[in-house]
Amino acid sequence: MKYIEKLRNSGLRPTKQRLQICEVLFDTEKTFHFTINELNQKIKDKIHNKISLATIYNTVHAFEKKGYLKQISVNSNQTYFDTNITDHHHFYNLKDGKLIDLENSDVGPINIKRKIDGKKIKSIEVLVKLED
Amino acid sequence: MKYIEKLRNSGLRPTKQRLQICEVLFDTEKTFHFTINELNQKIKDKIHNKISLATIYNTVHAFEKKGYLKQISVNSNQTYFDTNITDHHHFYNLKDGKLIDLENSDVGPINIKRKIDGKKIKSIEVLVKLED
DNA sequence: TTTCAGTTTATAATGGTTCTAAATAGCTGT
DNA sequence: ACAGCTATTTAGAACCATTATAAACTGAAA
Repeated sequence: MKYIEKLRNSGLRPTKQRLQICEVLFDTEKTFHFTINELNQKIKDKIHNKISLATIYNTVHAFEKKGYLKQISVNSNQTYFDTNITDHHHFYNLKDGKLIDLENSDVGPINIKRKIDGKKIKSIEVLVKLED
Repeated sequence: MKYIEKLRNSGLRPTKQRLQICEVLFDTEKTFHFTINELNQKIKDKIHNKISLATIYNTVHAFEKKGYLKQISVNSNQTYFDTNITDHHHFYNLKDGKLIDLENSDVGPINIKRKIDGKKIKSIEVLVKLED
């Protein structure tokens, strides 16, 4: 399996569950956005044994910490994640709660002119809310 | 009271609770950010009768709908609101969960080059996450 | 194979937010 | 001022995403 190395290199044991979640998350042509519930559903559809919700939470957080996933700042009752870990931004369709990637070239460079003493910028996230 | 008109004009009855919440939110020199819990605490400190949590939720949502408050897109277990309703962005201090206003002049114009058919841009929010 | 820390799991607990239904309070017309 | 009506408030229950728990299991190393 191609994900065994990736996991080992991150200090994560390549368990059956993690490998299956890797398949669902990363064996895709395109990157995508998801909530935990949507991922749970996707896992049920693609894999034939069930993975506990707690494991899905644990794994997603572990992957996020390792940089294999990004969390997206949106106000919603659910947390959104992105398998696209490149630097980019999002449209957020208020009507259906769906996210759309905005390439960096679609936004242009963001120049933060103000500094906060003793603090580093970890990330800059632009969210463009869409309505009808 | 100076908020009676404001409320009436928005189709909101100027109840005692709403007027008191107006005082806490808008009788300040500077605008500020808050979560519902923080607002609840502030109300307890400034006002001597208690307002039910449900009323605080209702009122904050009503004010947001009328444009007297803005909701800020941050990933947190709690929802953040802002009494500064001008167009501006935020630093988000990951360590303590505090927000800091970024004036528009601190960021420069954001130019979204891509369009989505049939959709209008409702808002553009930039969140700059800070770490040590 | 034995051992042990890392992992998974079902389930309970947590906590922010929303719902409910009854009591109360503004508002309008008389 | 009063009656009548609807909006609003309220306490408490319900909801639901997420996290904690503690026992069972598993991968990896000796």
